[in-house]
Amino acid sequence: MAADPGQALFPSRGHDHAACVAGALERAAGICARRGARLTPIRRRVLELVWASHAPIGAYDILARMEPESRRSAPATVYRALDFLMAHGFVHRLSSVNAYVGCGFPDNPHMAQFLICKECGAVAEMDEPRIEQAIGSAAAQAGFAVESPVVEVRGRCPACRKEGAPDARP
Amino acid sequence: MAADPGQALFPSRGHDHAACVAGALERAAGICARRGARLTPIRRRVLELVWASHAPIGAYDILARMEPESRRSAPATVYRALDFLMAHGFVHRLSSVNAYVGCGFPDNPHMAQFLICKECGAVAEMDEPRIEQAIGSAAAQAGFAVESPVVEVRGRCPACRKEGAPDARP
DNA sequence: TTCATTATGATATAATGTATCATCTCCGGC
DNA sequence: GCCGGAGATGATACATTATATCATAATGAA
Repeated sequence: MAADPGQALFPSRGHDHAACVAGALERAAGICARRGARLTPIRRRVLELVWASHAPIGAYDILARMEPESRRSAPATVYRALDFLMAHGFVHRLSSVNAYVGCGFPDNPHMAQFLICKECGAVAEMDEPRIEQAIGSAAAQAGFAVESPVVEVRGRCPACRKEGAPDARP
Repeated sequence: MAADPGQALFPSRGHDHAACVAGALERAAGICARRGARLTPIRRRVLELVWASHAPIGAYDILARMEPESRRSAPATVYRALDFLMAHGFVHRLSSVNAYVGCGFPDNPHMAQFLICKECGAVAEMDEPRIEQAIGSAAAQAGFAVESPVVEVRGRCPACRKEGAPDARP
């Protein structure tokens, strides 16, 4: 199931993130088992690193954290794993920041919208029918057939707004 | 003025594109004059190349088209010109394709949404209040302060839909 | 086991974007 | 006209992100 509209979207700062990561890995393993897909050690490790990062993480940052000594991986290794994980909906790519985030709702395919905090990097994933509808009807008026909408909203998350300076007034 | 909701968004295939380019250059020159900004030959040339391309054009493609013989420019030259043009609203960057398009409504600042044809590359720029509102209210519910929304919709434009295979059914 | 498929290793290279410092050009004030 | 400062460009180097290619290894099915 996708995110419910109106739910609390940003994780609280003090939450048990290790449990998030573990849960995501477990769900991914279950989904792969049902689909006959292979969650290999490399793919599992990349998924773990993506989830472990609070902010969106770049492919080369993932690479840098992958077992520095033993077998050093090449960029292609990471990109291949990311391709697999994206194909199965376990991670999303944020093209406005060239980085990747774990998907909180991998069970069915969906086209998410993202809120990205420019200060702490926190990301909230939404699945808002109203946004999709607004895009869909505007596109339809233009005679355009939507395939994959990219919605990535830069701004400040609740926690950073509480802590820091007031919001910019443009 | 920004795009009117509901207007014809994609340029017709047979339109006089040279006139589009000339018009865009003239408008930019006028705006720069009013603002005391300098539309130098390089900036003007980059703007012209962006407009002359039907599809979004990459920085290195611009570079490749810039007077091959005489003074060869460096990447930074192009990026600096693009920074200037973006700061003044003459071009937009499409981060989902790492490329740039001319802005049809440079007179006042706005946050546009884009429809990008995956086949011919045609881009339509919209300024749909309903999309902005949907994003704004979803963000507000999450306690998020919007600064710059990125909305880039990949799909098929009217002309390509008429010509080619039927739309994919996902 | 054998074979086909899939995944990974390894190397090279492409594509996109920045940093830095020197030089030049333009324009206002003298 | 000249000077001086700000902004613009030249030039070089480098950083970051992503892909291509071919060889090898692991997996799973007949």
